[in-house]
Amino acid sequence: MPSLAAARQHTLRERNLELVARAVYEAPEPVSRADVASSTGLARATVSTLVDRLVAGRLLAELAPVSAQRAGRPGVPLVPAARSVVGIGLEVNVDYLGASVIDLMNDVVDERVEPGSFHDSNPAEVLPRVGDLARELIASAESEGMRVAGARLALPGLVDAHSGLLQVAPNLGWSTLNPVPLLGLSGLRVDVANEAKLAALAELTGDVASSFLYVSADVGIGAAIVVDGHLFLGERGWNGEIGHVQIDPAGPRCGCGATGCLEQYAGKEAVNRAAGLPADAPVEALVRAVEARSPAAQAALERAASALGTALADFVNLVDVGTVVLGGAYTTLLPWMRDDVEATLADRVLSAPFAPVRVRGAVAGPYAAMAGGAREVLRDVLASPADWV
Amino acid sequence: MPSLAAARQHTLRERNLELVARAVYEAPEPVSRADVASSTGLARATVSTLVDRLVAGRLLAELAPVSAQRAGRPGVPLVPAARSVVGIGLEVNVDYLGASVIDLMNDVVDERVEPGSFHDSNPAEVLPRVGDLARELIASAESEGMRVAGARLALPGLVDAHSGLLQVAPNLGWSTLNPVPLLGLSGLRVDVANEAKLAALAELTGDVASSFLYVSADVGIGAAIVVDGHLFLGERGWNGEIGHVQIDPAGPRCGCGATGCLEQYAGKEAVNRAAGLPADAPVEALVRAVEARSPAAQAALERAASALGTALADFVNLVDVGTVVLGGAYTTLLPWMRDDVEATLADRVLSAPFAPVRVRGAVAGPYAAMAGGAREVLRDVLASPADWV
DNA sequence: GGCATTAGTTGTATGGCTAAACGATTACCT
DNA sequence: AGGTAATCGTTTAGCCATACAACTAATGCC
Repeated sequence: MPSLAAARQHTLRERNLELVARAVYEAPEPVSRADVASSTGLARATVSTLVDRLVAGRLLAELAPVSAQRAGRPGVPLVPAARSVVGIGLEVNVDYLGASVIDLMNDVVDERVEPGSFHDSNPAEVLPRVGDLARELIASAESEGMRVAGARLALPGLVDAHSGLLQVAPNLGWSTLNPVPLLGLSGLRVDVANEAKLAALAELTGDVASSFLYVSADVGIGAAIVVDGHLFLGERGWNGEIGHVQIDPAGPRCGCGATGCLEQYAGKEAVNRAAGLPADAPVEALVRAVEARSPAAQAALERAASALGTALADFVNLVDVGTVVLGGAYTTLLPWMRDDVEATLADRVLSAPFAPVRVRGAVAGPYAAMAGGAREVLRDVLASPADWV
Repeated sequence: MPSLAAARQHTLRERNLELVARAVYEAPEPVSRADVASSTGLARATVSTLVDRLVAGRLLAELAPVSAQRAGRPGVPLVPAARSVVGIGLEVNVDYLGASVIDLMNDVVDERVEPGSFHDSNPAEVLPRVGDLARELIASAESEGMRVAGARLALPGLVDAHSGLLQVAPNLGWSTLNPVPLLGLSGLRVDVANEAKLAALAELTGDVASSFLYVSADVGIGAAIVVDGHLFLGERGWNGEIGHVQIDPAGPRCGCGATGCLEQYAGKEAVNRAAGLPADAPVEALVRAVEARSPAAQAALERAASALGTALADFVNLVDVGTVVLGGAYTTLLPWMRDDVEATLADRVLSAPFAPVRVRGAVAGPYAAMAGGAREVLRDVLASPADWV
């Protein structure tokens, strides 16, 4: 059922407002009202009234008319409004927490990150710190006249997509809690989501494929499915748990209770240990070891890459998305893993003979989940601009 | 982007027509115009005009008013129109081909199945036979005044969801072809889809969960992902290839070229062989063997169930759908496999401790793919009833 | 038979879109 | 410099689908 609500006159308005807003936001260059009319199929008069409303609500801005190189009155260039409506991305991860403010032009308006060690931490202490950070950023943004549309909190664990409850976050040592009230951000809509899913959304920029599997190694291994620019969340948002795909029934026991999970082959700690490094060594140490041609490090990466390739092949066979984006530690390690991963994919993916799986590294920066979260808030604004005019 | 088209006045009409049609179709009992008005939120006057149009277009029918047990004028009961608009389901499988005609009340109006052996067959000979069957059924339906909305062809192979091209159907020995022209059904819209996906849609009846993984064993093992009543097709519709998930890296070589695929543990032929039966023995033979407490048969089913459990656990961990529907041969074998499958799922699914995976057998009959295909055609009619009034 | 109640229809008002005409601003040509 | 064609944005009249309210129709109850 596409939508359960009855359509009335103002439904047309809302929909066409969205259409016009999208036409401006998705255009690579500033466009005029006339451009919008021809690209949307709406009458010029209609576009004018809609644009006027969006400009009055500060979702769009007009630039000074600049003469085109042709006859006729020049159009007024329309662009997304800067520093008007902003989204907030929040994150607690194992080694940092932070908050980020992003505006409709996708600029980072403000960002605050605090390093720390939140392994086996207390949510009742940690989440209020994130809330404090957010309150500061909100106060600063509002003092400059910006409107805060909402916030997304990224957590490394199983988050219920509908209720926003955290079921379990093994690496934080958290379980069964409602994180939102602990933030202490009353009056602001805060949604919660898995960290890898929001990080995946940050990969949705410009000209790259809009369908991909995002797989990121951090302490755990997380994944997300993006099809046509939309996250696929399954029934409850608990999908993408590729870290616990079985690689070998005779494999080592995993912290989850099962045996032979991918995490025991291609997780950060497992690779470090196999390479003869301390379990919590940074990726750079592993890179130095493999660049120094350490046989243990090379073997560890080879084992990790072939296991990752197997799990990715299962993933692609099961959900059919032809591009894999590797994030987190994998981005750094990609040069030494790519060949083995691609070879395994070519072997095991049923559709590979006529449609080889593309593998590429992530392009979003270190705090991708915060950026992706904030941007998802703004996607919601764009989806119903009528609420903001 | 929810939809790229500009919304006009007649868009309201179309949408509300759909809304009203759905309200009647999804109601368990006949409803009156007034009922529809209150359930949709539309004004009674609006509902009246819309219903009149749907009745005139024979998408709805009026029953004789029957006095309710209360004061007031009795409403006119509205029901889906029988034998008015019909959808056609077509199928070629390894051991039969057929066609089925279903009407808006989900009744099978007509059905024709021809057994045969289409292993390594010639599509240029087989598909015209399906086309002939379809033409007969269409002629018969149209002679009784029914309108044919379209057809769906189910094939056991990788079908591109957008172009309708068949990439490969290993068990038919077909590859890289466009099946639609070979049917010879000009003037009729025919879409092609994977057999398991259409069979899954046939499980979408009444009160059962509207989100499930459908996994069916026939000669191959096929699967489909249904979330909120909608098929999830991935990027190109090539998903659900659970038969080639890796169970054991040291496992036997598979026809696909890889090693240790699920099909080598839980496919019909592999189980038969492990049970000491001929590879093409029917399921009933296996049932008899296990009921006679044949140790080989029991061991074969135990091995199959635990392998299937592992693959299903990967599936659930990756896509998060909490119900598994087992079809094809698995439906028959479920009593002897259920315990092992459920135990493995409980072990390996990350969310199982707080949300156990439900496993149940398929309820649709033997020709589920044809039924599901025909019903999908009618779902499209229901989604845009404006085209039919 | 009158009254209350509910179903469906008719007539008027409202809101949003379109089409066509109009004013504004530019390039180009003579 | 002035006229012409072209293009942008606005104004005006008209159409269309829905809402609302009043009306007719059909039933149960007293």
